[in-house]
Amino acid sequence: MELFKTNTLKIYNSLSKTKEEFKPIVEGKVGMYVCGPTVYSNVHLGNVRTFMSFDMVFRYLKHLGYKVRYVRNITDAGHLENDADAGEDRIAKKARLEQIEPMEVVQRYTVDFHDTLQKINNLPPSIEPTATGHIVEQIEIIKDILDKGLAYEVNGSVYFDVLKYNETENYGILSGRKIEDSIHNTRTLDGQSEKKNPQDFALWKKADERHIMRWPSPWSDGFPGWHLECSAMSSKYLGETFDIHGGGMDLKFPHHECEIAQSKTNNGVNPVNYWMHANMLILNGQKMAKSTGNFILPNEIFSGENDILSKAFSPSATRFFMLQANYRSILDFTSTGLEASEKGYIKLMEAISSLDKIEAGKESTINIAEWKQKCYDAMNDDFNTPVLIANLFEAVKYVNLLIEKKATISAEDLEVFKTTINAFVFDVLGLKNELQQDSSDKLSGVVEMLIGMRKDARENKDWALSDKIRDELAELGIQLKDGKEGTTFSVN
RNA sequence: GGCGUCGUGGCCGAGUGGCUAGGCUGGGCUCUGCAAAAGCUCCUACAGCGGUUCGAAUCCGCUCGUCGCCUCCA
Repeated sequence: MELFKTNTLKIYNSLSKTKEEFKPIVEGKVGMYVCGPTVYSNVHLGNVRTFMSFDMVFRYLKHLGYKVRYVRNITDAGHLENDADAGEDRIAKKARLEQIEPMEVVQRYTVDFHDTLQKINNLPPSIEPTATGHIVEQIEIIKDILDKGLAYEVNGSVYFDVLKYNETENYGILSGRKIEDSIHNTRTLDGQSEKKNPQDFALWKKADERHIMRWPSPWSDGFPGWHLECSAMSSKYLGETFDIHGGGMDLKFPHHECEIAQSKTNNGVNPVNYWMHANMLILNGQKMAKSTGNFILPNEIFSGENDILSKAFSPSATRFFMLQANYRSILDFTSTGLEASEKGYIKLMEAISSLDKIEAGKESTINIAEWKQKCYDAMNDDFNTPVLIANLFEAVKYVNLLIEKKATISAEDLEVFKTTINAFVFDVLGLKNELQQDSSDKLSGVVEMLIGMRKDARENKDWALSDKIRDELAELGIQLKDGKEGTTFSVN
């Protein structure tokens, strides 16, 4: 039987601001949409945190037996840099600066994006649609919204009429904003544009002569507004109403609010049942952001080439660091924080590498069923990975006790124990055991031989030789561990 | 200014109205030839002020502060 039938998953819904029991529209199937990157530069670690958080969600849903269609877009056009005036799209601007074709920029950074997410061991989404591949769909939605009288055309551009929408609907339902406040606050800004009201947002922008990325439409040669692509692609692949919509906290307003307004106008129904928002990664006390230059790239972490960290950290250690915080919490990125996480990560992986050394006994002195349930309870509580990891460290303690024969475990329990650990660590959290990669059978053989020689030396009380073997191996990154049952080693 | 979030011990981070996660760091002990590893153990907590309650870090109010959004942003 599928696990989702016996597990009650609760998800914090940004729309209701409470944890709600998750019930998909179609039993056993989940439709999930996550706002992807704008590919005009390298993804930084803050971006990666969001995508990794939803990768974890994706993985756990799959672990529970759901069939998940996970759609994550690539924004390769239509992302207005400044929607107050002429409207130059980010991609086009970057291309002009670098004297290359816009699609060359898109290609380069899309490849970088995929490469980075692969390193951090994210699974690819089911569908990864692009904005430029869905211009037709977006134009159709604009026509529909115009027909319904909730948009207007000015000089070849089309804007969504937020105030009119708000007469019958609630613009602000997600972000908790009141439109009256918004009006009051923007009155002092000059906002001299074509828009009737500053709150209105672009559905279609007319391109000026120099603008390279452009498409024909009934209104002008131009490009779609940023918010529109997500409405178009989510409804196309997941339906008018789907289960989960995710994205970074900073997209809640205006992006997601606009999405709701567009989709609701277009289809007449609420587009999303569960809105999930991943919180920000903080560096030097402030949000990581490309625009302010306050960011670190994943490759700079993996290579150690940066001014922030004391050394290089592996992708799995970095992933583990981020999973030790709840996805809804702000996380501070620091060198000491990463160092602490790396040690914990290594401890966990060493325990997993030792699982095979455990011998089953007649009965269990530790309660495996209860431990396993605690792991599921943690994840069922809005994907509480910090608590799951705390339980995994409890398992590390069990492993060490079992190896030292201070505890016993039945054959059945041992099987459950191993399966559960592997499922949560590798399938759900998406970690890799990087420790094992260097240790081939040949290496093991050589080290075992040296351990034997050291054992003889120790029996002869030849401490000089035994310490020489131990210390020189340590310099190579091979640590010897003397226990009651003999000496083992680990490779770091 | 508006909206939202959060404020937990040396650091990072969970958490339920009473039984006080976990990781890292520091101290002690056991084991050990020594060390490491491992096990056991100790030390500092719930921003402040009121209130509700037999009892609150956990509920309510106020104050202070943080961060985010309000313009592109994961």
